[in-house]
Amino acid sequence: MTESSPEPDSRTRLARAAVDAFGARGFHGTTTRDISTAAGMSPAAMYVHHRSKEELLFELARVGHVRVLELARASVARSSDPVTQLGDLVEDFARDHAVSHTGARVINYELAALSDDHLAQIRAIRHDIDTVLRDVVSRGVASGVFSTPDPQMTSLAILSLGIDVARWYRDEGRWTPDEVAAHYRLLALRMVGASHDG
Amino acid sequence: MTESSPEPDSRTRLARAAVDAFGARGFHGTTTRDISTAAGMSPAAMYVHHRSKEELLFELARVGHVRVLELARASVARSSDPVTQLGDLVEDFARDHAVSHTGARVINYELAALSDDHLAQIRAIRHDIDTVLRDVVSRGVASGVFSTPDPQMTSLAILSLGIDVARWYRDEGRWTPDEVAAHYRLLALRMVGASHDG
DNA sequence: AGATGGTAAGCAAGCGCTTAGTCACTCGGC
DNA sequence: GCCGAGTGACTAAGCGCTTGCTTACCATCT
Repeated sequence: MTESSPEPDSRTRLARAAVDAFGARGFHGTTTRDISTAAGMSPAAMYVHHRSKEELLFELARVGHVRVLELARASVARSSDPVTQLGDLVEDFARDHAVSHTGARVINYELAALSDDHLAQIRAIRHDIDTVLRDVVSRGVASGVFSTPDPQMTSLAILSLGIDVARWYRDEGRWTPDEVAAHYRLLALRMVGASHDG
Repeated sequence: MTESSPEPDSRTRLARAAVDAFGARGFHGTTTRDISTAAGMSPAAMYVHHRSKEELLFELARVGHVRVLELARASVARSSDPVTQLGDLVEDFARDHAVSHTGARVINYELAALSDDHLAQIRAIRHDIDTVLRDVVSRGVASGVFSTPDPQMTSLAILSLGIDVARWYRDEGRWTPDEVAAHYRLLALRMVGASHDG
């Protein structure tokens, strides 16, 4: 848990302001002035730390995606049973997308604003995240504990379900992140036709 | 099936150009010149048919949402068995979001650009769509053919899954809309713990 | 004659980003 | 211990361009 009450440094304040602004109004709906003034600085301050508005978005997307990839790998590493692995992965993934819904919204729905080169780098990380999940599903199918006519599409659907939490989840909403996470674990296990719950 | 080769009228060309542009670059990333020139007209032409760029988006969102609501009602009306109803609804919903993925992307991910008043009108239609699905799930649970610890969250998840098809589906992709639809039918029925497939 | 659907030209505001400079701080040489 | 050169973070001002939208006008159809 990182402390948050003592005023963080400028780079951090800029990053947080950018996430909030991009999340609320989108990349193109956000001005560089929005970001810098929300961070308590002048319009030019952003350019001390980032070469352009697009590079700031890229930095947020890169860090955010790496974080999710590591989260996914850690979830899977805690067990060697596909049922537990899938359950843990989906639970952690869904919880994270509920807790960090604004950040997740930005890095999932603003990617079209990235340059071709930057987008390619992000897609590479996303591919790795896909692979973590797909491998778990494949191993479950191979060992007979999962049953699905199309493991690839089922994997995609499970990932899709988790990502979309970032779109609909609200802090003042009906469910806590843990409640969403627990239910999504069950849903994912049903989707793969798991014989028993993990 | 509407014909598309004979040049459609200006309003239609504007609407199509707007969907394409909003879908590709987002509302704020699209200029009024993008739209009107893509429709083969001068920059001012948009204002003959729409009061502002925001009202054009609202019109697209309104028509698109009404279309989906009617699609959902029609799917459910074809049967009185909850298993068949849910299967048909999810199948039609997923297929539609794959076929019309650009339009669906616009009306699901650009809503933040609407005025408060217009957003409220769209939310009302979305609420009706939610209700159609939730009623089917509730009736299935009540009659014992479905089994889920939280019918409301399960309904939301099924809807979420269908909407997110618009985000990831590509025309040049691995699956046809019908393949996605068929698989999503199965996934949804598993998610509600349906005793038998419909 | 009036309504309808369109254009050419352009305005005021806002945009991303740059420039030139200020300020607080660090650090090696004497 | 003190000093001047260098460094990194930041701002005031504003440039050149693009934005959404308006105005004045025109052509066609009823």
